[in-house]
Formats: sequence, C-alpha cells, structure tokens
Amino acid sequence: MKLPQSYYLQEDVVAIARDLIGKKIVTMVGDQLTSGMITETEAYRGYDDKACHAHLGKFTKRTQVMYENGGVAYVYLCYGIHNLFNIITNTQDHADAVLIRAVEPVDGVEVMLKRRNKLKLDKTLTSGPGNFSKAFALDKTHYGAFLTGDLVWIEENELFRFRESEITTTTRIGIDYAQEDKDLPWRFYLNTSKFISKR
DNA sequence: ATAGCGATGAGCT
DNA sequence: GCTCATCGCTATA
Repeated sequence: MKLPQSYYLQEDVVAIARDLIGKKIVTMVGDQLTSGMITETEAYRGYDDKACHAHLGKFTKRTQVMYENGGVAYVYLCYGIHNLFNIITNTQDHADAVLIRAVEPVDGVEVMLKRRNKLKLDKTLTSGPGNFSKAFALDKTHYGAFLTGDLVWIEENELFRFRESEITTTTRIGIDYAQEDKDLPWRFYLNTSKFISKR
C-alpha cells in the first residue's frame, strides 16, 4: 500500500509529479491521522531549473536534504509564515523535488479544521501549499523525514480512477524570478476537483 | 552583523 | 487587483 522507496528513486521528476495526482497522502502526527488525495503538484528539477532551490548545485543548510536519495521530505518556511512540503526524488546528488500544492481531504477532516482554526469544510482547508501543510501538521520537524516511515507517507489509491483529460498541465506559480524557466509546464492538477490552489 | 527577500494566504476593494 | 503579515535563509561584508 505505502509507496516503496524505489518509486521516489525514478529519475523523471516531472513524470513523478504528474503520477502523484490521485494518490493518497497520509500523516500521523501526535496520534492524529489525516489523509487526502493529491490534486495539485509542481516539479522542481535540481541542477538546471532556475526555479529550484538547488539550481546549479546550490548547497546550503536548507537545501542539503534535497541531495539525498529520493523518498525524504523537504520542508521549508516561505514568507516567514508558511511551511511548504516537498518530496525529494531521484538518486543521491540529483536534487529534484515535487511540491504538494493541494489535496482533497479524506480522513481526519475534524482534525484538519481544528489545525486551521476553521468551523466548516471548504476548498480553502487544504488547497494551496501552505494551507495543505498546516492542515496535515507538516512543518520543519518533518525536514528529512523518510516517506517509508510512520509519520508521513503516500499510498496507491486503488479505488480512484480518472481520465487523462482530467489532468491539466500548466506553468508553476510564484516563480517569475526564474526567467526562461518560469513558463515550463511543470504544474499538474486534477481539473475535476474543487481543491485546487489556482486554475 | 545585517539587508533583502520569498515555490503564500487572507482580507479588503 | 492590492496590501501586508512575518521570519529564516542567503549573500555580502
């Protein structure tokens, strides 16, 4: 059920970002289980992608986990407020990552509502990378966490099937500084879901 | 030691 | 569409 490490070791991060749509992501934090179906992702490709934190092999305390073997979490704080959750892919020294930008809630909606200080379920509960991370209690303590472990993982979603036409391929958000790479079609979302950060 | 800034989200117009 | 909260990372000195 849990995706094995070999899944994350695949070399095409863009293909993985697309393939993760429809899969189930689960966290077990403080005895509270939350899960959801992944509806929106973006690919960031290590060395040659100007939008990637590891562009041209940039190696800092923040980016170091990106260079590990695929199957670990890369979480960083954005705008001083939001934790953004990424999955590291490819083999060691290839700093590729997939940003999870939105999910559709499945289990633990009450827990998510509490974490988000909300009273009722609507699409803002888990759409947008900062909102998703907060609802799933993903933060800096998950930096480097193994996705084969018992804290956060991804499962195959046998029951859910969709047509190819339900996946929209488009450009990534918030990376205008990346010059010629800002228009790469590396964002994917399930256009039949309400839980999308931006259409 | 510190200036500059960002893979965002909320609220208001 | 516009503003701004908020702070750790990064580069530079």
